[in-house]
Amino acid sequence: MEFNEKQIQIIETAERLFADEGFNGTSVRDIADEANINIAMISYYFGSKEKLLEAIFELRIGNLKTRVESLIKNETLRPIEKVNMLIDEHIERVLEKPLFHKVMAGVQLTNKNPAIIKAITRLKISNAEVVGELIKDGQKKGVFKKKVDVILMLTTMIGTVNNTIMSKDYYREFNKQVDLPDETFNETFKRRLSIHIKTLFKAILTNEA
Amino acid sequence: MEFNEKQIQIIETAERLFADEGFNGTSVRDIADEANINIAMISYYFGSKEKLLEAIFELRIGNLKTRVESLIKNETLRPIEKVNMLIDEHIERVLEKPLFHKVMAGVQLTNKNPAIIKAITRLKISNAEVVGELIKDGQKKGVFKKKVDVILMLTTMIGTVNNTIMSKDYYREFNKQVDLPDETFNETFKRRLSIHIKTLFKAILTNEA
DNA sequence: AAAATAATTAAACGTTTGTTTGATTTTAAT
DNA sequence: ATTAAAATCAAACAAACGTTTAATTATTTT
Repeated sequence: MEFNEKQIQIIETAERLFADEGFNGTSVRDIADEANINIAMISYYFGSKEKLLEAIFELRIGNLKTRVESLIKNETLRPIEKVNMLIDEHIERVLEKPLFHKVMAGVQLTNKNPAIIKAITRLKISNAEVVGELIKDGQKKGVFKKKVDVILMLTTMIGTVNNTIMSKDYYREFNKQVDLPDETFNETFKRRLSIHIKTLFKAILTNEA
Repeated sequence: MEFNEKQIQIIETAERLFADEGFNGTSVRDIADEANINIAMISYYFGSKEKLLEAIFELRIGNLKTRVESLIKNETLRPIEKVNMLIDEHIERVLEKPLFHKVMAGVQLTNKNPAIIKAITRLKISNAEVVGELIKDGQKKGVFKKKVDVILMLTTMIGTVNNTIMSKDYYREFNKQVDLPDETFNETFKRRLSIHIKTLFKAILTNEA
């Protein structure tokens, strides 16, 4: 489905409010007020508040570039390099759209909407498969350990990055970087997070020190 | 504050519903129905729905045994052993009270209640301090690396374990262990998770392979 | 046994909720 | 310029919300 300008404006407003206040903590009036539209427009364009949530996922998950697939098939890269790029790709995704990932985190806790659950599950399975193949390849080439728990590995990657959405400001304060410009801090933080997870994955995957 | 039987019954019912449906997704009537009490009892005992949520945190966080503190001070244990026990302590905590930790995860995303934010922040700071001391000790003794990012390390531990609450069943299915008895699977899972995080931490902390 | 306190109840309170209605305005197609 | 379609609006809808009331029943204290 394609969304027009007004629809995207509503979706982005809803996304921000759902992220900050939760789905059930946000009323359609809140959304209408913040987006400067009449309340009836939400039903008019999306049918219901629930379907507006679905639209958010349609827009955001649909827009997830499948750079990953082509990355994996690249024959010139070593398996560990591919893993590292996968990590950066994931970090980039989450920090680029933190509001959406906050919504997704909230939805995963409580939401029962079949369409949304399906979309998230499909995303996870796809991730697990791609990474699984990648690891098998590394094992064949003898550079990865024989026993690797793919799910736990991804759980750590996703869990760590997700948790940073909540603890990023605390991290900044703890490391006394509140006086840095946002842009600078964000880049520093991203790099540290990237190195951190790559270190973890290296330990899981390889036999090197 | 001390809670009587009836209050605990209400708290545990609310905890379960808040975990499954979220705070704003649960009505006081839902709680009253599930707990087989009159709806007015919630205001009577707790004052409001919001304060009932606070009571959940009071009961659960208040009950968190401070085994950790005494563990840290134990002079006969090596730093890496202490770290490993800390990991198991955390896993035990979360898997023992998954409903509460699900509530806490949800609350951290959206809740603005000062009392609750305070309680969670205090818990996190306390954790960071204890682990920070432990690591300094290991560094003095020359068994830990000189540069360790404590916050990111804890983010990984908490993020990984938190994420398992949501992905545990998927993990079970993926590894074809649905036919195992719950008890058996839970123990197996707990052990794997423990080993997993210990491997990660070892890579962050030490120079060994 | 009487009095005082605590627990429980059904009913009602005023708000807020998501959604729909029907009229009106704006835009696009003929 | 006329018609058709799309967009916008204020108002209304019933249902659900958290909380309070005032009366009643149970328990405890005197």
